[in-house]
Amino acid sequence: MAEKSGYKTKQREELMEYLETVPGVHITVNDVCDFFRQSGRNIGTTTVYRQLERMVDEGLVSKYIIDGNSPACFEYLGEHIHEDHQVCFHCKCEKCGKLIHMHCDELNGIREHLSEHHGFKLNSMRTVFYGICEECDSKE
Amino acid sequence: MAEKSGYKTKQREELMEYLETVPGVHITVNDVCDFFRQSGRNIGTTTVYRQLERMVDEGLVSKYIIDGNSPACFEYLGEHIHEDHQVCFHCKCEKCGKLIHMHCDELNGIREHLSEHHGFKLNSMRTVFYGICEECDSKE
DNA sequence: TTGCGTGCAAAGGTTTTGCATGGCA
DNA sequence: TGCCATGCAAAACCTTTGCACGCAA
Repeated sequence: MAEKSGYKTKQREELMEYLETVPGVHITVNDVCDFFRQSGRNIGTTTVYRQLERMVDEGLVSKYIIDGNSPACFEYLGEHIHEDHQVCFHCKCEKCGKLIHMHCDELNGIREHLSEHHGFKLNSMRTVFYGICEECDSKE
Repeated sequence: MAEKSGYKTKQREELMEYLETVPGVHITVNDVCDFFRQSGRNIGTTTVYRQLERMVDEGLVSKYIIDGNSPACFEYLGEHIHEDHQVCFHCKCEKCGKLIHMHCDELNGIREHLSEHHGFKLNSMRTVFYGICEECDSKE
């Protein structure tokens, strides 16, 4: 939402640099910390949590809860960052992890429906449809 | 989906009786334990977890993972037990954190739409609409 | 009698919070 | 200078597991 916010710190910059090398890839907070630990530099777990959460708010990163107990997955959106999220919905395959960006009028209808009939203002940037994609489904 | 399984214990029976009084309602494991604590009887947390999980397998109860941290929500399906498409949808307010669950035909339509036009099998157990609820929206 | 169910205590993990310190603007 | 960010340690939670005991079939 808030395209800009907060300070530009060394940690944030290094985190951004790293993220840009793994667009569209699932990473956990621990992955990030491990990466920095291995490359000598260090970023506190708390900071990673806070920066990633901030990037989710800024629309740079998506957050996924693949299952209740395991750690949350984050994904740098890369080239999809500036996609018009008023028209684009995200579907996440729970099996292969693929993220599908779909533009669809029918889906846009639900935004209106939610607003008119339920008084709910949908935030499509944050909303993710979980399920099984066509490919994975046909493999069964 | 195993329609039958295991023993019929006192705890399971009392749990079932309770569930039948709250069909279509969201409850957490803690809600259940509190209820029994308040009514004098007691059921161990572990048992509630295990029985509810079993009922999910049996198709009597739906489980929803709203977000990584908050506790899982369970819902006794009541008369909808044998219609596996009649599951409810969830909206979570990003401001006040309120969780709204809705049974809505129009929303159920999107499940079909996603399936037919996009080959995507929606998992309503984990899909949550994020946005701003009516109350919070009017406060601005 | 056999084996599943129960429930306590403890473990296992993830995420959040408190707080003093340090860095950005 | 003022305020935000950092990061450590500790807390807060939810959920699962180990294990001894009890109860269903």
